[in-house]
Amino acid sequence: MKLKDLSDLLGLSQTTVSRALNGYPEVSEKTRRRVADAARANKYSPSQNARGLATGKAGAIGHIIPLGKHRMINPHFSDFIAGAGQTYAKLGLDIVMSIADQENELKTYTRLARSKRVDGFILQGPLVDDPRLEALNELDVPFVVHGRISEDHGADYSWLDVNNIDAFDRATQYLLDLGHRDIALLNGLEHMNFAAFRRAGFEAAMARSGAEIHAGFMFSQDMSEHYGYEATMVLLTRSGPKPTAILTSSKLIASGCQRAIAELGLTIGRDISVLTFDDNFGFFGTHAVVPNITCVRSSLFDAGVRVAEMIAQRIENPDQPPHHELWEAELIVGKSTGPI
Amino acid sequence: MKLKDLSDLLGLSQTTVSRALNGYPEVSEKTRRRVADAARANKYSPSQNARGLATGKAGAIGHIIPLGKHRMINPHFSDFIAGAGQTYAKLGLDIVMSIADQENELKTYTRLARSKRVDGFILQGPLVDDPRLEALNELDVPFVVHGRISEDHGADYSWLDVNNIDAFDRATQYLLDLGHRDIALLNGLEHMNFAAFRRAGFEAAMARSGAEIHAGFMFSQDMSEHYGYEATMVLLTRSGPKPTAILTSSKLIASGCQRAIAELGLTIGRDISVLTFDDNFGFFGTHAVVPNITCVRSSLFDAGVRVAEMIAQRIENPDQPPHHELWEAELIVGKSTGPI
DNA sequence: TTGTAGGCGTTATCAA
DNA sequence: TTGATAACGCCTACAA
Repeated sequence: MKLKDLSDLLGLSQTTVSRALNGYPEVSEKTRRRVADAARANKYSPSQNARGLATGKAGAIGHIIPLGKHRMINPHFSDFIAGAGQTYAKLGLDIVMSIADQENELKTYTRLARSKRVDGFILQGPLVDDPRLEALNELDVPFVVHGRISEDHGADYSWLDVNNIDAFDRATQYLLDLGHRDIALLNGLEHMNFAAFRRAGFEAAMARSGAEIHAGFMFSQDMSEHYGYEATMVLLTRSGPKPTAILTSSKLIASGCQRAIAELGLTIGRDISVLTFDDNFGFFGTHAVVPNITCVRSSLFDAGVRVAEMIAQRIENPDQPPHHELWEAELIVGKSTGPI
Repeated sequence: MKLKDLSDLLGLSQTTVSRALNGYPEVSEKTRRRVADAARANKYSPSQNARGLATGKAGAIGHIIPLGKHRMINPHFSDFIAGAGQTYAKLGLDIVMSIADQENELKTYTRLARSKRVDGFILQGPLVDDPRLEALNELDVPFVVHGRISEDHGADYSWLDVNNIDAFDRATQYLLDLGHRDIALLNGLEHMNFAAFRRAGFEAAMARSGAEIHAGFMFSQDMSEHYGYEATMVLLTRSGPKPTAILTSSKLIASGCQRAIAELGLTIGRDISVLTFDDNFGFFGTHAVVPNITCVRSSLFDAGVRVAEMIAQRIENPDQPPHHELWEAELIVGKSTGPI
């Protein structure tokens, strides 16, 4: 069923039917109703390709997901996508997702933009110095970054970020105030900007209070439960100085810490403190009223919601200057931290 | 840069340029090279909408992700999508992803199919009796199911599934052979077909050996770490009979079991056995050579790869009869199970 | 308030 | 081996 079929059926022109369906004001209410009913009854949906060709819009946002070396999608993306997707659904936009390995990543951005498969992009997981920034600027396509890029070479772009520096500064300060001096950091990969910023916040607080950062107390890896377990085991069983507190960048990591600590017969919050960044993942369950683990929290889902709104606005109004939004994380005290 | 610009530039017709770029045989090698070079130099990419309109193809596969009540995307989807996406990238297909709540799910299938935004669908997470099956059949669009649908009302459709019945039968039998009789099952939601099949496999093995299934030993929830922790706590601390072994449907759940068991001061594999289904998630890390937890394993990533190939074939050749593929899970013995 | 006609950028059919 | 021309299905000035 195409527009012509429908208009023939109704004895109207394609123009009128099109206008009625797209909510143009000049159509009489009676006609609009007739058209809407007929469209529904005949299961008419306008061809996306034809509409896109005529309007020059794709009605879709590109999310290009880099496939890591462990051929895995970072699970942190899931909640973010869920939030963004919920908003897209409301706005009548679709997600075009492409999984790209390192080699094809920039090519994929180029192809999707040039072929007008998408109207804009969300750039997820920006690096400290990210080649995608320049590529996107050159493509002259709207985009919003979830996070920031330190070495932005002067580029101005729209972003939404959590204040990771301050979040980890405060988290560290909280531990310091409890009397901890020997604090370990289980960070994400530090070529990612969020992780670099978190480290900076950690170091700033440590320096401010004159606490020394021990050699071998800082880790930087893909954030996983396994990583948290292994690093904690190393920290707590090797000879030499041991931390009295561990700061981690993800609940996945913290979950590994918990397992290691329990396995060693230690009690979390008493023998050793754990404080984590919490993305407020759905799949960890949000049932616990009093959170077990002390955390600095900012919701990835909510960030997804907001970023989706932002890209929609940029597409609607490409000449507006870039918009920046910095979210502060909440420090939520749980049972996993205590005085030394 | 559009086709006409490029052909003008080269002094050729649009037809010839189009043919050269799309690999038609009748173009001279010399012309083809000239065209290819010019296309690259001028950064030409054919408009997806125009091409789609002319060919009737979208070049995209739809993945509609239901947004659960905890507004989360099931993290098990991530690895599956990663596998599928890798294959799509090779085949020049894109993913069109939509996040839909219950209410809009069928509408979204309808819209994407009718508007020809996608050439086919992957149906993920099928239910025991799944309304989407009939909807997809009515839409007359190619699709492949990852999993199966028990109450298929006679419909024939393409699917790829793990033999969940046999996997859980063998897993249960393994525990029974070790002398366990009091076995608990922490299953996924049993209106999902995979979970229903897993329960059937569990019950079959138990019945065969005459072992009784205790009241309160079977759980069925969204698969999360938190669920595993809570259910294990209940099982091991309430009064009445306690299990000597726990069988779970996901490593996420098993990870919660581990945490609870450690917290209770028990030793896994000695005081209590844990056996889990393992989707071979990337984010748990695949580093461990000897897996810690005994499991029945089948890779979600690999399933994604294969399902993507299957949908591509169905689209290419819609009249071929449906294809079915049943994968057997591997039973891998780790350190989490032992004799009673 | 409705209709006519042209254009969006490709691919496909014929003809040369 | 190449080219002219007609779809593909919709939107939108312009006309009525």
